[in-house]
Amino acid sequence: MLERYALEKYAPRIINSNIKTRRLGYIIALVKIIGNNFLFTDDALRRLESWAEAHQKEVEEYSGKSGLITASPKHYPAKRYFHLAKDLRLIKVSRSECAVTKIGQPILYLAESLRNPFDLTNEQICYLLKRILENDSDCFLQLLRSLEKYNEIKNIFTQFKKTLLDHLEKKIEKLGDILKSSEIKRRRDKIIRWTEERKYLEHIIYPRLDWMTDLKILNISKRKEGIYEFTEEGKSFLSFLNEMEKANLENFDAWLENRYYEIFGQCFIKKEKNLLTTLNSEEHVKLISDLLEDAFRKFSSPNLPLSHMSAITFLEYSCTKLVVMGIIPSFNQLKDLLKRMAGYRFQWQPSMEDGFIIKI
DNA sequence: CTTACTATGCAAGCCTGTCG
DNA sequence: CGACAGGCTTGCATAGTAAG
Repeated sequence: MLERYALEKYAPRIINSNIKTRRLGYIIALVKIIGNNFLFTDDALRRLESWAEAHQKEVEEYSGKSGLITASPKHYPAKRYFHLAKDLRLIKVSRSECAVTKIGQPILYLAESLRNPFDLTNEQICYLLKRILENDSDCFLQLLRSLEKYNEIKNIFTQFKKTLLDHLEKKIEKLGDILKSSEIKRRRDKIIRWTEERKYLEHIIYPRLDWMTDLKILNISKRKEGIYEFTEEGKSFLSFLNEMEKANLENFDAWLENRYYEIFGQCFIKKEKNLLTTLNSEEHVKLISDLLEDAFRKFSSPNLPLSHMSAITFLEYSCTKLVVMGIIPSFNQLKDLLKRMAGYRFQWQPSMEDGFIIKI
């Protein structure tokens, strides 16, 4: 019998998006508002609303009105963003309090744009794109595929339901296990029962198009004219789509660990790049101990007797920092290097998809 | 177990710009 | 000018969840 957490791996990876949740900058802001505290959910929402009010000019300058958070008595755009952050596993809620997860924490320390918080930096893009792929691959990749085929939004609307269903069908077939595929089937049946196709699709398609715009996959100035055009980064990202789709049918998490950062570097980082493996062992030790020192200051809890930190937090944070520096890592290389670091104990627990690092 | 509340799925309505 | 489409907001019923 499969445990609940094991089955979760086979759930459809589709985020419950809403037409309002279109600007990823709000997600970053929300994570920062919560920070290292436990906040009452209501408090967090109210603070996000006032943050939005204070930064209204920036969002309008960046993208016009779409995705704007405005307070209204009957309608709670801040809450929609809150859910998106939850679906991306950046924040968690228990009872009426919320906090940033160990995956969300690195966001607190990624470089941010000084000019406009909605204009994301490479570090933020790298981090959020990975979160979106992890949690929304079934939808996001299919939409990329559609954009590649049909450049008119109208055509995307007319065929996306079929594209999505075909994809889910393929996934069910690939899994070939009633228990494992049950969640995907449920989702598929729900989509089949859609009565007003366009109404549901707009909650799915528009937000993702804007996420792609924020992630610099789509060209923002063209987007304002209503044209969906890939950027150079977007085009090269697209060239890996076949590989990504194939991995998505097999083991997408493993693929992300091994390939994501390399591909991100190739597509998005303009400066000269080196693979992490090309450094010599002296350079490795220096680099990793710098990263560890930095990360322990940021992520370890001061109340514990030993300095202790979640391995996944360290790995995601460090890989993002490295790739933007122009040093291309993969999870596995970094894990291997960690095992050999003197002065630290590193343990990985595959079933938890996490581990820990202790400073000895 | 019952009640109260909320998120979600669905539907409708409202602007704005376009084009005959 | 007016019909219409696309983009976006608001409204509502119900299933699901938390509180009592």
